[in-house]
Order: sequence, then C-alpha cells, then structure tokens
Amino acid sequence: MSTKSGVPKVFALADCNNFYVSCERVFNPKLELQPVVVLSNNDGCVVARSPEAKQLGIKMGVPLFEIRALIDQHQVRVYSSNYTLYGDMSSRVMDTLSTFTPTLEIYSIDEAFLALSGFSQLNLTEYAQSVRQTVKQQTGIPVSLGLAPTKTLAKLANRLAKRCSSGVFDLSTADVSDVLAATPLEDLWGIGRRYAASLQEHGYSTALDLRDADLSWVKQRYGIVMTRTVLELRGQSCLPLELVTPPRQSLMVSRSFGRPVTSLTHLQEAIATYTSRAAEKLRQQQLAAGILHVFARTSRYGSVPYSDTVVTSLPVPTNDTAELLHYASRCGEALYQPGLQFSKAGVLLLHLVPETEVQANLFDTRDRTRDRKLMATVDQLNRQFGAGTVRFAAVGLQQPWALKAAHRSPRYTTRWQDLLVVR
DNA sequence: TCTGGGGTCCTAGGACCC
DNA sequence: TCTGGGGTCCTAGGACCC
Repeated sequence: MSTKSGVPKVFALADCNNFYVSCERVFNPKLELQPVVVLSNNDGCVVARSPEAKQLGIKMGVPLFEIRALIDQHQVRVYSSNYTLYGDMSSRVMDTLSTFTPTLEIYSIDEAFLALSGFSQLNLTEYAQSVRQTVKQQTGIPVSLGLAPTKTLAKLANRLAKRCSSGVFDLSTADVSDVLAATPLEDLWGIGRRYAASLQEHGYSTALDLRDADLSWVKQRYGIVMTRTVLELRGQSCLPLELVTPPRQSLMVSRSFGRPVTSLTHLQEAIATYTSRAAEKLRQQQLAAGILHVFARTSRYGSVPYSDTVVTSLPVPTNDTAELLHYASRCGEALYQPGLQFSKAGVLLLHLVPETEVQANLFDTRDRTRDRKLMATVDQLNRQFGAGTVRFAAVGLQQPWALKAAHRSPRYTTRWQDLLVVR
C-alpha cells in the first residue's frame, strides 16, 4: 500500500497500557507491581486492571461483588473511577503524542492513531520507541504502539505490542497471514460477540478466514461496516484518519442509583441532577439542545421489567438549566409509576446546535439575555468554589439514591485541595 | 445486598409525497 | 379481473466501540 508519492503509508496506534490504573500509579508509586483495579461508576464493575490483577484471573467488566474473595485474598488495591484525573492525564498524553506528527486522530481517552507517512527514511520501529519513551518520561504513562498499513491492522498490531516487552509491534512490512491465522474473530476491531458467533455458524473461526471471505457475501449479509473490515485486513485502507473532530450529535447523562428508587420525589431529584449536569456540559461546549429525552428503568436483574423514554421538543434550542429542568420534570411525572423499583434514569440531549446559531422563536417569551447571565454566573461560582456550590433546589439535599464511590483517589491535577503534598 | 456510562453508525421499515 | 411505483425522510433498534 503506497501513497501517490510512493512513500509507504503507515498507521500507528498508540494505546496507553491499563490507562486508569496507570494514572493512579503516577500519583501513588506504591501501586507499582501490585494488583490494582479501577471500578466503573457506582463501584459496579472492573473497568481497568493492572497486569498483576489480570494474572489473578480478574476479567474485564466483572461485577465487584463476584470477585470480593479474590480481592481480600490477594489484597488487590481497588479504586473508584476518577474521570477528572483521567481526562486531564489523557490530554497530557495527547499533547506529547502530537509533537511527533501533525496528523493525529484522538480516538478515545487512551488511544490515538498517528499517520507516519513520510517517515520512510527512518527506522519506524525506532521512531515508535522514541514516542513511547517520551510519553513515559513526560507523563509517567506507559504506551504501546502498533504499526500497520490500515487502522484495523494497526489495532491488531497494538494488541501484539502489549504482549511484547518492547511495547512496539510492526505489521507494516511483514506478511500478516500467520498473525491473522492466530487471531480469533472477536479480537478484531469491529467484530463483537454477536458477529463473531454469527460468522462462526458459517464456518469462519479466525481473522484469516474472514480476510479471505467472499466480499459480496459479507456485504449482503452484514453490510458495509464489516466489508470495510475485510478490506482493511487485506491491507486496503478504508478508514482514513479523522483529523477534525466531527460535531457532537448527542449528549447523555445517566446513572444507576446507589439503591432502588420508589418515590416520585427521588426519581425527580435524580432526573433534575442529571439534567443540571447535562446543561453544564452543553454550556461548556457552547452548544444548545433542541430535543430532550428522559428515560427511567428498573433493574435488568430480577424485579418487574420496565423501561420507558419520554421525548420533549424544546420550543427553542437551549442550554439553560432552569428551562431544561422545567421540561425534564414533566417527563419525570410521565415516567413515574408507583410500585416500581427504579434502578437507573438518564437524560439524552439531541439536535445539538452551536449556542450562537440558535434560531429565535417568534412566540418565545423568555428573557434569554438575563438567563444567560445567570447561568454564566452560576458556572463561574462552581468553577471557583467547587462543583455543586450553587445548585437548583430540584436536585434535592440528601440524595439517598446517589451512586457510590467508596474508593475514589484525590483529583491530584485538577483540584487545589487535592494537590499531592511532598514532605 | 451488590451487575457502568457515553457515544457512533447502519439498516429496515413506515409515513408521506408526487 | 383490477388494486402504481419510486423517492425521501424519519425513527427505532441493533450492532459496534472505549
């Protein structure tokens, strides 16, 4: 695969190793070489594991209560998620990566694709090594790099890089057949559990089988997405780097409750809390929403199955907390049913537009200039004195339904009170 | 007792129109 | 017996990702 100029085109996927655990370790070096896990919101499931924790057989995504015994037995260190810290560490890593190439796509909180076209004169593996070392040195975070002619193969190369001590794996020149033959379908980017099972029923079991599958059959049976995967396995790049972040289409805030909610009051408090948070996020990103979805559900495990969504079209796209709270509260009333044990609720905002491009409505009676000033002041106070300093009464005071986060580390990098003290 | 949260894209099918 | 057909738009649901 070559570009027009004849320069080999290589994608590198840089992926932070056990990112959340690594973030915790940067600020608490005692965690090195110890089994460590980081939990999802509400301390529900394991979402990151140190190699030592993986060694103990702790699987990705397992609920905490299922591995209690293992944790006690091996004194696994357990942390609640600290997304403020991880987000901040992520931007430090991305800043460092971006010094190596102008063509970089930030793919997720801990991954970035780099285009290394034009580096043909250099030894790519050495270059990748210097990327690793620099990121480690400047941020404390270990990363691995996979090199390949397509994104899908770079993803695979990265998996292999994670297993070798050098932390770099290059599939850009070698014949990949042997590697693909040793790769189960569900290890491929874009092939999840369902597709893997379905392909298996048709006699495919490895990535090599899929690469050599009949393209028109794949297209007809599974659609365009998997067809691209097949082509990428063949070394034909179909997924370009996305250098500009596409505008966001939706924004969601949802949480499971720390304990079941049965009263309308508590359901409304939770919905108001999530709505407030969603409105803050909108303002941070200078967006306004035209459609509000509010949903609530009971637990998938036991209890009466119930899940419903109420949709409201807003008269004018808005990011005003008070206005969104007004509509959300109506939705909450519509969703509530006595006797149900609600386990989760959430708010989804759609039809997002830049706040500067909001079309006025002729019949709009709100004094929006005044509203905007109020929100700006509230945001400023909360930035200065901490989140939640100024709140709307609707969010409640006690919040007995609120989620659990019993093991959270301090926000070392984003809160003055939590700054690490060296004695 | 205890099972995450936040996204995107694609497709099928219905509504509607000419 | 005859009862169009094709295009577009929208939505819900399903698949995937981290």
